[in-house]
Amino acid sequence: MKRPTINDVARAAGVSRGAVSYALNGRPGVSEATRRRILSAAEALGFHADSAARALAGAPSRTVGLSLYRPASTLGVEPFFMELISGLEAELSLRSYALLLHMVADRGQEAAVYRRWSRERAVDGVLVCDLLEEDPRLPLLRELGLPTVVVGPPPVGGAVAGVWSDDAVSLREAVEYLAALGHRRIGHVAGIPGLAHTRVRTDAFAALARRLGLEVASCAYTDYTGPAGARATRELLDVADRPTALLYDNDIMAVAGLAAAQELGLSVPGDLSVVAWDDSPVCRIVHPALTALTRDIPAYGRQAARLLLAAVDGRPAADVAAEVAHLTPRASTAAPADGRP
Amino acid sequence: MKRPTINDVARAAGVSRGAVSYALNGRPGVSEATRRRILSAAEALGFHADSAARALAGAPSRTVGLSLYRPASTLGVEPFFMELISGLEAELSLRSYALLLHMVADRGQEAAVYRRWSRERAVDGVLVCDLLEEDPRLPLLRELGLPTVVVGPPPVGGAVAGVWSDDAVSLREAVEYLAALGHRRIGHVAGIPGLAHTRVRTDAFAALARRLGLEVASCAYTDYTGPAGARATRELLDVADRPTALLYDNDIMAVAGLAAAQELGLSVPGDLSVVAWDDSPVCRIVHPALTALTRDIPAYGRQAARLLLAAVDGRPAADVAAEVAHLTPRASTAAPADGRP
DNA sequence: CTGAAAGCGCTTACAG
DNA sequence: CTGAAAGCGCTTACAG
Repeated sequence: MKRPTINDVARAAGVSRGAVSYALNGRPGVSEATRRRILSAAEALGFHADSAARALAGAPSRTVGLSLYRPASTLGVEPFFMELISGLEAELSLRSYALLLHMVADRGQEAAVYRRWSRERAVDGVLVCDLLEEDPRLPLLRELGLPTVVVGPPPVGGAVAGVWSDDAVSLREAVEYLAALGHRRIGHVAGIPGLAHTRVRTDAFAALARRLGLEVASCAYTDYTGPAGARATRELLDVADRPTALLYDNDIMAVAGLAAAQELGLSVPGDLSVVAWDDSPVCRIVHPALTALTRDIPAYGRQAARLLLAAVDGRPAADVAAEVAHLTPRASTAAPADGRP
Repeated sequence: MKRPTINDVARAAGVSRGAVSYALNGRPGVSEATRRRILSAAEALGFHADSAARALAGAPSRTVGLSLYRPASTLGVEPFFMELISGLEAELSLRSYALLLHMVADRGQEAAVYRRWSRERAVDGVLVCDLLEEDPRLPLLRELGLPTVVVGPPPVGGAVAGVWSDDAVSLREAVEYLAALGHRRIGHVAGIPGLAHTRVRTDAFAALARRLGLEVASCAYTDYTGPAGARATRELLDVADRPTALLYDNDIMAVAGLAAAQELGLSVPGDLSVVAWDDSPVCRIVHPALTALTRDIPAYGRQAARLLLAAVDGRPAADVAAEVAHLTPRASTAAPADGRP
């Protein structure tokens, strides 16, 4: 009851091993009739090529790697990654690719992981998340020759392709919505400074605030955790001309901010409007339900997987614009109480 | 600038390839002095054995597999899995093991994944989560000869080892705490029926309710999502002698239940006490903050990884009792308003 | 304690 | 369009 090998298939189909390999890999070198005979023999035997042997002979490993840097404090905080991974998987499965996941506790380890993956030929390509401005991983991956796709805004140089949901557009939609309600003082509880997509959002916010002539356009950075979101909320509200609306860079901070505002005696949305970036079940559960920027994260993952597989195949991988997050108004936003235009 | 192979190391150390292999894998067959010389030569060259070649020659793949069945609706709902994975990774990294992750949309696919992993020798062992009573995966994995560890209550037969946090103990702690506060009518918003750990919890609840002589001990099943939690809440409360306390099998449902109760005009904890199973940032953020059963999920993952690696090494793998979840009282629980004993 | 040799199961030029 | 052969980089009995 041993696993069938390529020899068994060759014998069953009455051809050489080479022919079987060509047929199975969809390469030229066998006639259509022979190919069909070989495929059905393989099917009948339940043959699947040994991945180690395939890899050793120079074929791709059919595996892509995702290395995630997560400090203990933000672990499991955001549903984003589980949803992203599910999208990645859905697409990778279609092509019989596997996902090798690695979580590291500090950024230095990521370089070691990439080096090992490369040396051992464990993966054919790599997905990079949470890109830093001037991210050191990119030159390393380039040096290692590992096909790479960025999940998030691609670096300006264009050296590596990315799947990118244009956060500037989403930010404008949210802030213009608040402005249309009458808000003139708006705060932004941003994510981690130094991350490329944080930069995109804060830049877009600053530019739009100028264009709209907002009275107050304040910003506070966080580490995406609930406590940081609460702290930023208190900080932004503890001023003379406090904002009448706050935009949070994730759902967990928006919920924490909602609670913090209520503790300060502010009613939402009466005294303060709250918007969350990235919708999640939590946004719909709290009271008032949170107005949120919604997007299809699994779809985002599927696109990233497709782009990476294209890069792995050597096809030109151009940046892909994913669906832009759009605003889902709920009960946490309203016209400001002070009624100023 | 090619990667160094075992030949390069052998040449540098002045020994045969076989000696290098023995030295690197910590097997007998080389003297201590030679071993050291070989190791430093390998270190100097930056040599890491090619994983495909190693696997093809019969060595373990140094990879373990985790296949997760997640219906789209519960995707990313629970922080549990990200935390579990982080714990798994922490331990696997120490042993230079990788984690192959596969998410499937239906249960039938899981069998196919295990068969493929086995045929291709892609993994040395498998972690199984969300065990069903009479889970068909277990006999399959046994037939495939894949070392397996269950994350959760191990099956009664003892055919496969598990890492298990004794939920019956935690359930008793929570319910006895509620009873001590004076609650005599308690409801349990349980998870998915048919899951082994759901069964452990509902059985423990029924037994304890009998022992305590509770007036009401009702139970509703869910799929772990917020809407299901809200629905179960309304269902359990829509009776003459409604419960004065509800225990929820996850955090997201507890938050949804809190909101649903408030919509029904009930105050928490005045009219209804709420307890969440598995603590998370969300529990601390909402108002009132939720009393929760807390445990160290990454630690749970680390234990599971250690157990699986033991099984992979052929060491006897006995069930491991992980830390029991303990109650963290917060503002969502209090004595019942009706004051009945 | 060491070295030479076979073999793991594929892929891919290369010659027919 | 097909077949025989080399080779990918290791591991592991086996003989010294």
